Amino acid sequence: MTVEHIDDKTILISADFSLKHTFECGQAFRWLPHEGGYLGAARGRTLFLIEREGQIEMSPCTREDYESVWKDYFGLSRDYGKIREALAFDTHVMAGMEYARGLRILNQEPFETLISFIISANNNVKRIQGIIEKMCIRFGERIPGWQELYTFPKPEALACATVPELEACGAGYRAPYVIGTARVVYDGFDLEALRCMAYAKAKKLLMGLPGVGPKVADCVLLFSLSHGSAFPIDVWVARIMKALYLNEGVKKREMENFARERFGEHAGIAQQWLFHYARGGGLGIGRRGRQSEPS
DNA sequence: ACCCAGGGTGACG
DNA sequence: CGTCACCATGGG
Repeated sequence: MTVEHIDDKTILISADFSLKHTFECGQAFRWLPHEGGYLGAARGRTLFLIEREGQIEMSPCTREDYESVWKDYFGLSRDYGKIREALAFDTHVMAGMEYARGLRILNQEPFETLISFIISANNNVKRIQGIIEKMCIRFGERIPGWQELYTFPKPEALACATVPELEACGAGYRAPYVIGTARVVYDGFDLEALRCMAYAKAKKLLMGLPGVGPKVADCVLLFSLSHGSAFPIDVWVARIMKALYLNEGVKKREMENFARERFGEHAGIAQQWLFHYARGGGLGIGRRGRQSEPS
């Protein structure tokens, strides 16, 4: 991987990094298409990324922004070649990897990820994005700059919010969960401490929060707390497990065990490759309902 | 009108 | 422990 310093506000990098797959695989909800690239905000800063001739241009981004924030946020020091080798024995995962080449697991902010995936329960991506955007405008802070972008609300802001206010953002019946979890975090629940904890213990602690079950906990651990062995099981992954690896009547508990034994410390990225590929139409696994099979 | 969406909760056995 | 109706909202 190479890093070039174009000027004091532009960085050009060459890496195994696909913006489309990274931002549209469902791990994050606040990086949106903009002028041929993607625009978003994290850790108190805005950033625009665009692919030019196989390289990624990032701006505004000083050398220090890159080294202290974005390099870590985009997981750019992680060696995906090594992960690929470790999972090469599985043809389905390899097919997903080929499809989603350049998909990188982000290191998002834990509180944002936690609230975002509480919102995601029994919901769809488009609506999740809208709800989160409204919450940021209402409870976040405007980030200085030309673009009108907001930070994700702090725990205090959501802890002090009311149910009607969050319902007005579209949160629906999840509003009390958001407030309840925000209060626990505001009262001192240390999300960052989960990073260094054993996976099982961290997951158990997360599941003690209102609105957080096994799937949401795994998403938070995988997308923001560096737990590469987390394996979120949603409706799609359950379909994949049943169709490709296990039998129809299998339960989630068995799926977890299977995934942990088969994919180990790389279960999370394997899950993303499979999930994203299946949603994109691969693996021969279609959506329910009527929109999948055009007659 | 019905089903689905990156599920979780509470009640009931 | 396991199962299951229900949950607010918008789009197909």
